[in-house]
Amino acid sequence: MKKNIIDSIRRSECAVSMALDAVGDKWSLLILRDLMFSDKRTYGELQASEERIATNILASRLVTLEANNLIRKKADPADSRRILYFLTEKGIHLVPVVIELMQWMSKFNPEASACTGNTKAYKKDRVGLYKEIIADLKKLHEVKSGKV
Amino acid sequence: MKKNIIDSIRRSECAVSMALDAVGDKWSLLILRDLMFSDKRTYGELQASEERIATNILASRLVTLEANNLIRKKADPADSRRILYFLTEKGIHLVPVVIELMQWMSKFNPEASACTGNTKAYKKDRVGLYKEIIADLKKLHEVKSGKV
DNA sequence: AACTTTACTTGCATTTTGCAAGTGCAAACA
DNA sequence: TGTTTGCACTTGCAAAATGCAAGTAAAGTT
Repeated sequence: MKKNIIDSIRRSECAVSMALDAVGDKWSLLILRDLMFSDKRTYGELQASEERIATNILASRLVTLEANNLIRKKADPADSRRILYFLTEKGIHLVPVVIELMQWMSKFNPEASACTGNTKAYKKDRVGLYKEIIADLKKLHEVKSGKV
Repeated sequence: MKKNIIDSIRRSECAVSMALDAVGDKWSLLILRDLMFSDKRTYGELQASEERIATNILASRLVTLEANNLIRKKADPADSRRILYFLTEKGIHLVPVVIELMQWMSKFNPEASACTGNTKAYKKDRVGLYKEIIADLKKLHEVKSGKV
């Protein structure tokens, strides 16, 4: 298998550095964003995202995201060709990171669009919003992926 | 000049994607982490960080971080060989992203060390902590870099 | 004047990313 | 039942990013 950042040796014990060893590449957080804030679940749907990830890169990222326990695969019971991807709890808890990235860019570049759905509640209660989204995702992903 | 992710074409208008176009590479957020949470200010100090960034990569990242208005350079008045790097307001406002990455890794990997100093207040008031750190950094960086 | 310190640059090897075409298998269709 | 379509990848090769080691230029020190 090809090596990539996620297979790479740990650069340090620093939590920030370790986090970036896992998701600090060009594509991982965009895949996770789609699983968090859109209803994309299959390889084809993820590949069709606006940013047009190359198919081999998507395949490679899905492997390493699963190896790092951020996502989980499940064959679609209705069509065994299809494989559905779900977030794990560890993946779900990256919601605050993705939201903060989004908020940051929105603050400094008005052209940026909020691709994460409703964020009206954000200014009032940022942490409350995190928790709400995380709770919703836990139901959706942990239940449907058969974990619970 | 070498091209890198930061010079790359915008992948989409999505705020998350645009944020990652700016800081979604292997090193940028680690450089910003050092400027946020350590007193490293010079090229040599940044290069000496635990993760041991290659000198050409560091040079390249500093150029693009400055081009993207995340950092600012200033010659050291006491020694004109030395160049001091400071965060801009835009750079300072990535504090929440870095903290959330750190908190995430700490939650899921107990080996990870908090490289951002005191985070005791975190659990009580996450947003309050952000604001406090941002306010401190504004004084330190915007004043010392001569902006204010 | 010679030496050191500091911030880089340069050349080349390795790794990662990107593109286009192809493969294998299950489902749908004729 | 045989063929075609849809879906999830794989493969081969080109381009770009990263990594390593050595070198350079300018300012400060002795």
